[in-house]
Amino acid sequence: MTAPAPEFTPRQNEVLASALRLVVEGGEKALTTAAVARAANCSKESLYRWFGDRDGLLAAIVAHQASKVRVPHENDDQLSASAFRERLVTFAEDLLTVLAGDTSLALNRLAIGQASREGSPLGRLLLERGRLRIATRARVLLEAGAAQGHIAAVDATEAYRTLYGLIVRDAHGRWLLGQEPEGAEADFAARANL
Amino acid sequence: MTAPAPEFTPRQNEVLASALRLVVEGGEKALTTAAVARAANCSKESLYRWFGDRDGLLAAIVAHQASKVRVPHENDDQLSASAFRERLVTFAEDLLTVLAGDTSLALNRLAIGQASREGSPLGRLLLERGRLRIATRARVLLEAGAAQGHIAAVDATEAYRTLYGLIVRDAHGRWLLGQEPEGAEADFAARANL
DNA sequence: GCCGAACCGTACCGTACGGTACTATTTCTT
DNA sequence: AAGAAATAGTACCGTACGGTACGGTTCGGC
Repeated sequence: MTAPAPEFTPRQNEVLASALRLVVEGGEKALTTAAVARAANCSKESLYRWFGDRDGLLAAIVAHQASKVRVPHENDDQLSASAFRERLVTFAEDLLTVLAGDTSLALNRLAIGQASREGSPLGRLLLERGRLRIATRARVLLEAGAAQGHIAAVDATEAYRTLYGLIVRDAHGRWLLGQEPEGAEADFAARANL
Repeated sequence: MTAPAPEFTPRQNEVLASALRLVVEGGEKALTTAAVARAANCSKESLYRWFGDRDGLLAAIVAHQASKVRVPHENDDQLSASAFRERLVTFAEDLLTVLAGDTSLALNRLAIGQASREGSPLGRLLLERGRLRIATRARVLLEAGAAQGHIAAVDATEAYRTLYGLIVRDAHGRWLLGQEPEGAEADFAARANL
């Protein structure tokens, strides 16, 4: 593996938080180096020293936000069927809450917009640091459920993907395209099948 | 309703096809007015006369591509259970084929990238002209299946969204972020439940 | 054959933005 | 306290791009 996670100094995190606010409010177009410098009360020269160039800044923003995501990682062994079902429901609620959030939408839009040019690291960064974590959390839960016999275990990854489909459906795509999240879309939706 | 669909002259469609090729190959960044004019052997002045401004050009590209989508719209009445299942499978295959296609990905990325700024018409355009058509096609199929008793009918829209989730799962999001579509992802996946 | 409209190609303009250079000021080190 | 490193603020540069203007050419109508 490479270095564990150099991350950033507190000051740099402040700047990244400002930059994140900018991109959440105004999209990528609003994220000019001058605007970031102005919003964060820092100089453009510092931006370039810290993050290399604009792309480095974008990557740093994604990494910064990803570093703030904390996975609860509770103990999933010895769950009754109803408790297991409960866990799935809360997972579904958390997932929808995250996906419908402003920062998630803004960052996904940012990475997707950049993904056109071949080999953009932003997409992979988001996949690895964002979605993979969620997937891992769900997989351990699903595997625990399979070990307890609550669900028919096949393949944790496959099961997770199906679960994701059942929970999210086409909502994420609609939200990314600008459709407002309707109320009452953060509930039921989790049924332990397969 | 408004005017039926003025659409474009053949020459304009040629230009839009060139522009579409550009955006598929190089993303939004490659879609400069000068590049379109060069690729299509037309003048920038004509572009501005026909489409107003760059945003109008983008909208025209989406509309152009959407106009080429033809829905088979076969008769779905009187289907046996197995034939109904067959129809669902082909729908799933078609859906995945479209979503994994270069032009679909490029246009979705384009619209999503633009969706950050409030009130971007591109997202709605894509939702109405692209996804809504697919949804409609699936809904009539589902309603026919419900009428025949093959599935438990609740709400066609809800059923379609669940079907979409079961078919696509998280694949579209991964593809939009740049992950290559894996083989053997365009199959089975369609099971008539609910 | 003539006129006007549409159009191509190119040149042009203004601006916005990425990136760099420089100075003054703060902060840390010793 | 003195010097070094980092930073804020600003000014600057080159360029790329959206949008416009113009001359030359084609083409349809009369």
